[in-house]
Amino acid sequence: MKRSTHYWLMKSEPDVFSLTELKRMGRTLWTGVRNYQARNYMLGREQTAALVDQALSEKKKLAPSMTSPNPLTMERGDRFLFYHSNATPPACVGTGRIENVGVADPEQFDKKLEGFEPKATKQRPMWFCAEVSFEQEFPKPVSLETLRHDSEVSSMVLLQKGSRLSVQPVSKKEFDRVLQLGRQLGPGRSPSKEAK
DNA sequence: GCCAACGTTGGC
DNA sequence: GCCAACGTTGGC
Repeated sequence: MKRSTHYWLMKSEPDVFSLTELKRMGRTLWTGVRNYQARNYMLGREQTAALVDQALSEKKKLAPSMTSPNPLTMERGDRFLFYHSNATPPACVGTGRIENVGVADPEQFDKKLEGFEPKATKQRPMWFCAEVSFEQEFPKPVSLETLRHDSEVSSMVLLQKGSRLSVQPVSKKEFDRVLQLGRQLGPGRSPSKEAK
């Protein structure tokens, strides 16, 4: 049976990696995530199963969310909201598609990079990422403040107090609502101001 | 296994 | 720059 599409929100600081860059590149690895919960969402089913097997054989502990019968994790074809954090204003600026999951993050092997992880080896990577592609840029970015005032998306993980996960699940309803907000052109926006 | 200290995230 | 909230580390 085919799994249905899942929806996500992925944060990036535009100074580091922006939607504009993804648009230009078309496709890229979402590297640099160094939080286990966020990583686990990017593992995909196969890599999740592999890590669970590994932990079992070594009698190591794992997050309960990984060993559940059906762990929530990305698959190819899922879609995500691209969120600019530490931006002015912080906002959802467009969408992308998940192209691949459970890819070892190459930055963990490079001493010169910030994402370097001395404990990781090629045989046993610690950090994994998804490969993503550009889908669309919103005509009107949906700011954090707009989301805070929209009753239809009040359950978003992004809006919960203390939440700072950089990769997080979003319901279809929330995803669709953000698209609706992002695609409508604001009032008084003349074509002459549209230029980029 | 506890928990204090420290580091990071990210809005404001 | 400030700081609340969270995650990780490491001594014990």
